[in-house]
Amino acid sequence: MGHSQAEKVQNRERILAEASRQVRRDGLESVSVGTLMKSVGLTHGGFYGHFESRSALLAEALKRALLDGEESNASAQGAAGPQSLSAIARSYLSRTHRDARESGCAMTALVSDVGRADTSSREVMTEHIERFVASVSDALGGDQDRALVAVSAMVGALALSRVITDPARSDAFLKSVRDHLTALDAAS
Amino acid sequence: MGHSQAEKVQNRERILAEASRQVRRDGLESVSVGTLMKSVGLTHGGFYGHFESRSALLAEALKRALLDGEESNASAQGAAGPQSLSAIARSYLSRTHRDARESGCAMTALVSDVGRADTSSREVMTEHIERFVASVSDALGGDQDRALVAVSAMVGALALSRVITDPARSDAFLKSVRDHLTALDAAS
DNA sequence: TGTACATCAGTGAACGCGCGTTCACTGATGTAC
DNA sequence: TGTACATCAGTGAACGCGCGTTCACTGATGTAC
Repeated sequence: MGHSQAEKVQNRERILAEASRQVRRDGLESVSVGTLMKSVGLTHGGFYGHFESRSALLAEALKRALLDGEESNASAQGAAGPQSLSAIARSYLSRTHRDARESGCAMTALVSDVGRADTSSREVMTEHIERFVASVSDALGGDQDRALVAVSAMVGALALSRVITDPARSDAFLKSVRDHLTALDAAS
Repeated sequence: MGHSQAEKVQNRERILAEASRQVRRDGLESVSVGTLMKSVGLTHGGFYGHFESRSALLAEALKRALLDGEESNASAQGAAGPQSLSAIARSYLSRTHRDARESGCAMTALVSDVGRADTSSREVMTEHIERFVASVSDALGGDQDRALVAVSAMVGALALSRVITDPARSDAFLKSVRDHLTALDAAS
């Protein structure tokens, strides 16, 4: 016992970062205060010094997961700046991404969950969807319709690839959409 | 009290049918024995005369939801038999389908959930994904790659349309993919 | 066809457990002099 | 710079509640004669 204020800030950060991962790995509802705190090496009681309630944490964790996913997605492709659609597709639809739910895109990890969540959660994710659409649209020279199709196909393929039990077949989903988008890219 | 054997069969059926709806509306984990039984007009204790445990029910409910969704999807388009891709897309990507999670396609309603579930749940859903792919592939003259893209786009668009808070924008996702697939259909 | 009994679907009280939340307490941190 | 005290981050026992599950019981159903 006896902890500095600096440590408190760090601990809040570690709790949120871990929640962001757990939320993507196990779903929003599967996060429990006890498990979460244990996984950052603290006891459950201290949780309420950082967050008002479990549901307040969940709201923040969703935001954080969406940000983290966006970031990891951007960094998976070289530096910042506008990306080509094939570059986006190559990293988004990779086996690595499929197999790393807890550090990957939260939109895909949580679409079904948020699709049935309250309006404010849906609003939070909507912002990120639009941001994704905008970057894909940019890559396609501003073609909105094609961007909506490309984003839908990427999210769908990644989500489905995580369900398909046969690894080769799962790969096929990723590859087909990747190839399709790469062709689309070359054509624009 | 005093219930016939015929009633028991009917009650089991009603419990499963209701579970199939609740699972699609609220997610697998949100189904509770008490609520479920209450919603079919029975008391919780009777549940164990029909199912061994909550988790056994959940396994059956997932299968049932996938079947029900498949059926409602087929019947939404005229009679049985092979459908054109545009016909499939028209009903799959309709506002009606988007707004009726509890009676719609369970693949989309539960992709995220099943993506993180145990192998046997994933196997169950995989079968249905493959069936969907097969019917789309048929509609495309056997083009597997395009079928995988089309299925991914449909699942992604429907799932995302349920998150997007602005109804007009949500419609745009459905429409863009619908139009894209219809064009694909005409070209094949 | 009617009577007597066994069966068994469904009831609802009760139990145990996990989980979110509270709170008195601890002891190092940080501050005032 | 050192000392004394207040603050407060984190601890862990305790509480309440919901939920899955069990079980003794009820009374209509179904069956044997």
